[in-house]
Amino acid sequence: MYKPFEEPLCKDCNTHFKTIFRKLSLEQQDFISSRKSCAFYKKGTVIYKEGQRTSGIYCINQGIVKIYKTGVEGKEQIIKFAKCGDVFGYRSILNGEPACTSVKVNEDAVICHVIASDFYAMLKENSEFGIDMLQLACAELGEANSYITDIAQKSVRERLAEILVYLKDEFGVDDDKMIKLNLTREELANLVGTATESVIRLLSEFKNDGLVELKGRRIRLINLDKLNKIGNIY
Amino acid sequence: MYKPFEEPLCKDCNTHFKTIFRKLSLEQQDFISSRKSCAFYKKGTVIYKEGQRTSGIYCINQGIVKIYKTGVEGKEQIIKFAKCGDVFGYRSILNGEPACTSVKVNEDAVICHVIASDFYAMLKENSEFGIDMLQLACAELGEANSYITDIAQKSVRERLAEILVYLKDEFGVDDDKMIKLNLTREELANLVGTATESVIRLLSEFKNDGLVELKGRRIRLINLDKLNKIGNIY
DNA sequence: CGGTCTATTGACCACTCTCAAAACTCGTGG
DNA sequence: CCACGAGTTTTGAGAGTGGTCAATAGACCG
Repeated sequence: MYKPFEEPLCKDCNTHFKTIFRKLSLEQQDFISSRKSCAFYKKGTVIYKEGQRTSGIYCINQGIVKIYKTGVEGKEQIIKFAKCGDVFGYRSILNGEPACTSVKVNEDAVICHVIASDFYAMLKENSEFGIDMLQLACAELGEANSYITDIAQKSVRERLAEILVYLKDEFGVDDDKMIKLNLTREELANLVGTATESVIRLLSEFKNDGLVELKGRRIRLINLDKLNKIGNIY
Repeated sequence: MYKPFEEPLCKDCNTHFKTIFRKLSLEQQDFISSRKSCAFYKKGTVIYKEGQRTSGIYCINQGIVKIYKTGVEGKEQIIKFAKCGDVFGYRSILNGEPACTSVKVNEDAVICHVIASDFYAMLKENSEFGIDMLQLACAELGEANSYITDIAQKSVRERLAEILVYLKDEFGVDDDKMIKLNLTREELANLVGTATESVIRLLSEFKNDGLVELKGRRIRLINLDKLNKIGNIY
């Protein structure tokens, strides 16, 4: 069950992929590296649940996590999938509130944890870091607002097409041109904001129209132009 | 057309209602006050439109503005109504992108404008201010995520009930207990994310059930408990 | 007193949800 | 190595929410 891994250093992450800590001085990055804790998480592990108090922020070194809210009747609404280089959990730390989302590992992950006080210390010491965090929050806010508009105004068909294109851009494709994100039909439905059966029907419709190919959970986009058109992406 | 008004000082606003500038030193507040520009805006004025480049951030001294996105077929999706003490327009400044929302005056307003470079100067000088901005952005992000879940999972009926309660809390009531926010039925629909006719039908249903009273655009909530129950507010 | 904008009501129907059943996948243990 | 069972995917049928279109009524303004 245990799987050894290299404990990553913040400065190394910053050379491979830019993290939110990029504007910290090397000393500050070393400070974080020495104080943070890292852990390996197996797929399916819940990192924290909506309503819980959390103790710090998380930064993903490897793997993918699912960030979701639980709505009426326990149905989950997926807010986003976060991948290497992404941070999460900062919202509740900053506002001093319990977590407003749950986080579950979608693909085996190595995740670092910086306790709240160290995070705050960096924010106070280095205003550039604060500005970067602010930009990050604003970017997420912009996406959330677009999502609200989409979900309120577009049909399920349009949203599914849009999300497929988005997932391809966000997670890339493997050697077979398949989107590199393993989702159950139910999860895809919870991301789109619809019923599982609707996603299934629409996917097979897309397949019949030659827009996508399906191999189990793996999805390949064939006709990007058409999907963009269906999704009303401009 | 011209209506004279007192040019407000940031430090005065901060004694009457807390603004985002509360953590600035008095010198910094005076700096902002001396450099900012203020204007009176009549109801209906568009402050900026989605896609435009903006030059700074806005802080509302008086009045109410509508912040919205334009979706497919020009239908507007209202993101929020901002009132005295609220800032807006910071997202595009921080991310260096064109505005992702439009802003229109809903109730005659006095609004101050701080140019981007002054805003940035404050962010760099005073990390406490940056943290406050970050908390603000995170609070909006939390609301946006809840909204996504609601709109994806709740029925129009539930959302309307929820939003009526929210508007009452947010904008208060006048002497007649009427919610202090003047909305057309279409705007209410664009806030809930539905068709105008649906809002009209549901409102008159709520009226027949003794949950609300309607006088033109003015709405009074009679049975808050029942509305909370309908809206699944916990 | 028109004219324009907003609100209301009715009829219709399409999209999408729910429920139910069957087919399939995959890991585990006999 | 096969059989079983849990979880997932697929397909079908039926129903209901909520959207669109159209006509009418009311409000407001010059």
